[in-house]
Amino acid sequence: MDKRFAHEDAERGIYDKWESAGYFSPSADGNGEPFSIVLPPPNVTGELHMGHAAMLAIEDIMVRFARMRGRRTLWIPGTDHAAIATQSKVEKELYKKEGKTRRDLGREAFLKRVEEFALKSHDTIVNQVRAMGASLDWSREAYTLDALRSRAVKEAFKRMYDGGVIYRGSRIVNWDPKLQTTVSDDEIDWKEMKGFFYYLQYGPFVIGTARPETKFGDKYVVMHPADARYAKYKHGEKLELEWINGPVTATVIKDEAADPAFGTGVMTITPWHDATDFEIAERHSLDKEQIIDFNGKLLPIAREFAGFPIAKARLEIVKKLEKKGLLVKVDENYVHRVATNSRGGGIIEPQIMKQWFVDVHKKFSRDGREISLKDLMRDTVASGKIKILPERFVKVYFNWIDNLRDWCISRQLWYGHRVPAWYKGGETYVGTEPPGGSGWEEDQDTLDTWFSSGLWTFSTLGWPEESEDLKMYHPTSVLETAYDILFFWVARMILMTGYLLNDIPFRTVYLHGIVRDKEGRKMSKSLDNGIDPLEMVQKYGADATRMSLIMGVGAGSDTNLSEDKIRACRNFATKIWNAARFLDMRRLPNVTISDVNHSMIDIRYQSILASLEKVKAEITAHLEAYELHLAAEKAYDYFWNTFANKILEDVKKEGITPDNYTLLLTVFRECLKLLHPFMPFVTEAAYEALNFGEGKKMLIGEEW
RNA sequence: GCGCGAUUAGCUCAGUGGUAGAGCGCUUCGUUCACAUCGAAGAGGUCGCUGGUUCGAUCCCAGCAUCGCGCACCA
Repeated sequence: MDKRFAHEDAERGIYDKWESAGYFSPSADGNGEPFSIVLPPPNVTGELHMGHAAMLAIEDIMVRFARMRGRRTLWIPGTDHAAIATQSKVEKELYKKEGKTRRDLGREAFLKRVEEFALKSHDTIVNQVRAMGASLDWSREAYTLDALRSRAVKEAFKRMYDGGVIYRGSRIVNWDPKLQTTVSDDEIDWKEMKGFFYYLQYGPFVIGTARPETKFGDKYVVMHPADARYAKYKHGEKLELEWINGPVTATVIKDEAADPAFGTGVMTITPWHDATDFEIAERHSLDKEQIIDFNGKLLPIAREFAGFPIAKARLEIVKKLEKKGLLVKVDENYVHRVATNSRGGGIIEPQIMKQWFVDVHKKFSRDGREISLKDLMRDTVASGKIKILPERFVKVYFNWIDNLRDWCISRQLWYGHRVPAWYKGGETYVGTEPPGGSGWEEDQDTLDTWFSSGLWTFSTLGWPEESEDLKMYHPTSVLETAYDILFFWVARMILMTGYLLNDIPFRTVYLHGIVRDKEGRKMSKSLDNGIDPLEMVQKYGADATRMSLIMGVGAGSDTNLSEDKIRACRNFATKIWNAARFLDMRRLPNVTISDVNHSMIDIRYQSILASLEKVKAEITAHLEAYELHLAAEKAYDYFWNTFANKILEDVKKEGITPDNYTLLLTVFRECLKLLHPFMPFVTEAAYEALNFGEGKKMLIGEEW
């Protein structure tokens, strides 16, 4: 045996051996209680980062623990087409390298490019996942956009449409003029920006705005019904006044959305380009008019400013207002938040558009009650059917549900699941297959990528077929993911599964935090502070990389990772390896672990074995409670400080005898088991080196 | 505005109603004897602040401060 564990050469071989021996698949004849997890599918946009590595480490620990305890264990791998992320990445590259847009290529040719990219990306990712030692059942690998998942998506869409919880309607949506698509509320990043805030004379009122360029069509003036300053103006009252492009008739609207404490307490509204204004307009059945087109340019309503892009228009309009004496004052240090697309950073321009939505308010009948999707999502967690860890995220989840609006699911992207709808005249057809007859036109849009992700726990198991896998492994045992996709994904899975299967997707949600750099900053390309998991695996081994992401990190908390920490864990792997090496070098002939009973008469040995049992029980309890970091630390501490530094050193001092050698073998073998979920490679190698499996069994398949 | 988290050794972080823990770093000593990717010994902490509960609080409760995060608002 070499002085150190040659992880560079050994890991791949061990992984292949596990896989070919079938340990990653639940045994067909097993009768243990099922334990199943779906891998949160990484986006096929490039490579894995440390967050993925943490996810893989945590899930693999859960999976290996379950497997060793005899559960019928299934962990399903897959990748996500990540519609908007993948498409925009390919678009960016296309423009950079060839100066072309997706429209220059056309839908078909562009999609071919995206698919090539996605495939390459997929292969890279799969290799990286394997390098981390993740014991996934590759025979069941899925892709969110493959044939089986596409069938599930169409079926889900149709059932939800037939059930009335999916509708097509003209509502205000978040439009990204840069990527030319809608995005959902959850995909928006609010960025603080300093700008000008203008006070304008609007008849007898002074109104405030940061966006004068949207104000051309303003013909409603809104104030709070209880605002005494404006009591003399009655709801519905009409006023003639001079505005940007001449006289207009304004109508007074009393609505509680107007905050008396903000500015002058009076505002005009632009229902076409603001969500709150849209709601006010809906409440009072007001007219809505589009001011800005889908490329971010002013429409003919702006007269001489028509065709101006927003930034230019704003300056020109302010000049005109000033000339007309309508500009009262300007606050030059106004800080407000601007909605941007979290992909690509384009500034969102709300627009009223005909889109597909999931209706979260509409009641439907379920188990004799009338409930909405909101109720369903809330009740599922409130009733305790699904447990969220750490528990504090339950509040976050409820808070999100309380503020939830209808979910816009159609996207004007090309890469993704096509909306399964066809139109002819005023007729709409929704189905899993195109309608018969001629003259039907297919919907051009695709679905939000989270729509297909929402089906993931059961689309991977064969739904809508009543497959054996579905019966056996659904609901899944645990859903393990990063807390920042609680809304995007976890909530949507609960929604989809609740509606379509009348079931829960998983029993427990375990949320992990963000892996940051050693100074606590997010790892990012622009800061160039990322630690590449693959580089660390090559340098220090997968075991060390995994362990560094577990130790000292409680559920849900962020962690600052440094290369020092990984190095420390590598030293621990070396320590394990050298203990094996010692036992191998001092091997006594004719002593096997089965002699253990004879040697255990010694009272010291009994107390050693008793304390080992105690540690085992503690580690088991920690793992059952999903306290992975405590389990890892306990195993680490016991191995290094008790086994290596005390028990083994004592044996060295007193000289090796058949009895104490047997004791060492016994304790060491137990340690390997306890450490295996965390550091699978070095423990497996040591197990083999000492022939603990007697040439038949691998550690991965041993009993806990 | 509503809510959440953090505050413990020089650094990164665990943890507990009863004498404070790990890794890294630091100091001193030690390698033929599994491992220097090691071992032994050690220095280093009013456990953010102020009250309260308690025989006893770093831990429980209340308030405050600082940092971070989520959600909502932003005319």
